[in-house]
Amino acid sequence: MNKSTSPLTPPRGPVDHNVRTQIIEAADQHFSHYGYEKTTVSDLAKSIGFSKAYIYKFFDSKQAIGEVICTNCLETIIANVKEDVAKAPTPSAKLRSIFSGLVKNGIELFFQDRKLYEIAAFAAGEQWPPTLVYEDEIKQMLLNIIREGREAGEFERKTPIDETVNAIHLVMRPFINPLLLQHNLHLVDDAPSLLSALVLRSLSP
Amino acid sequence: MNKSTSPLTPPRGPVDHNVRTQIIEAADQHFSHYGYEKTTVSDLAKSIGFSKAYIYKFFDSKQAIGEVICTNCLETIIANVKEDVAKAPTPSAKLRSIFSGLVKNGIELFFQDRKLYEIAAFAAGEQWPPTLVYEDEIKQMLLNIIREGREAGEFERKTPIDETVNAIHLVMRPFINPLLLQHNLHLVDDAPSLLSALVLRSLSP
DNA sequence: TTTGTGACCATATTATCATTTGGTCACAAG
DNA sequence: CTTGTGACCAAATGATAATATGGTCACAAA
Repeated sequence: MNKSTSPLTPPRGPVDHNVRTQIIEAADQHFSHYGYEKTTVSDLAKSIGFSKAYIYKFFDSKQAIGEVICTNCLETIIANVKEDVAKAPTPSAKLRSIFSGLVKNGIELFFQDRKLYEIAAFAAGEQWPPTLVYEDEIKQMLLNIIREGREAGEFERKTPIDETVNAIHLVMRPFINPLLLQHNLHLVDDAPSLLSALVLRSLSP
Repeated sequence: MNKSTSPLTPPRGPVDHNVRTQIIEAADQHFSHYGYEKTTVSDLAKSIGFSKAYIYKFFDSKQAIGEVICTNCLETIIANVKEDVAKAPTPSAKLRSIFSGLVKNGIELFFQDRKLYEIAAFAAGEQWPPTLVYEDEIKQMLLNIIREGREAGEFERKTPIDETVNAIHLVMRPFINPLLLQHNLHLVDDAPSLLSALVLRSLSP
């Protein structure tokens, strides 16, 4: 059983330390090249010229290192998507943009960085903290878009806004959660536009 | 690689034959008790007092037997749901009923007939014909409900009806497809009502 | 105190080999 | 023709032993 380190757990060792970042860089390279499971903690240690034991002065576990890599990976997606969403002119366009953007970035990860994708999928399956953060950030973005749309009179206001956000998130989930995405690849061409349209219909005042 | 027998493939041997039904009955018992993978074709043969080779006069493969069991299982669900849907007074109520009914039956299969559920999940993952039929039947039911709702003036009519059906099916899919359901068990209490409400909003004229 | 390690352990993983299993076929009895 | 089977094979599966891995700890040098 993998116990997921709570986001509240303080990281072991000094947070700002040269060796810590060296470990992360080595992990980034190794994980994305050989995969999380195929690289050993000793591999990471050797590649930066230290002993395995020293790694554990900075990280609780191999998983803790994986979580950092996973976080970076998901935060990159969030940043990309935020950029696109910001460019969209209307709340409706933003909604289409967040959905298509998340899917596009997920697909790219799948096809161009498979090993990193696998970490993300595994993390989602085990509910590692980074994936919970990812979900929350997406919900927060959704909330902002819905709010804006309601204020602009573009979206209906009767439904409790939390319910709206949760429901829309549920609709998108199969295509933005890495673990689920791989079961839905064959739908990825049609689903985002089809579902965006449905969601927008549900939002019409 | 498991090649899925096309629904067009004619069944091997006489379709209406005492031994054929004996095999199916034995399979039903064994599969639901020991699981599809743990029961061997020889087990089935022994339990009805014939040799393994004779089984293959009636079925192309073990999978073909599994598909029959899977079909029965899914058809039972469809029948249950159809019954409930018929009782619902309005198209809106029918929509809520089909969603909650499919989920309820899926959950029951999961918790009370785990071995059969596993066949269904595996079948969905490998896209066995029975699961395609299942999907089609659900879409057909949806189509009927939407049609009825449109005729009654309860649902909007601008969106192409096929698009509506496909989109709604996509929304429900994570909770009615056995393979996906198991990744969404923790959402099963809220999702159906939340999503039904969203879908109904999207259908409002 | 901070930086750093080799030796160690329980569990997980892999490599190896023996056994089962799905599936076919030639053939026989009624 | 229909009913029925034992013998057979390649591939999958399972059992087992050998190795590798995640993780800890006592200890040492700077």
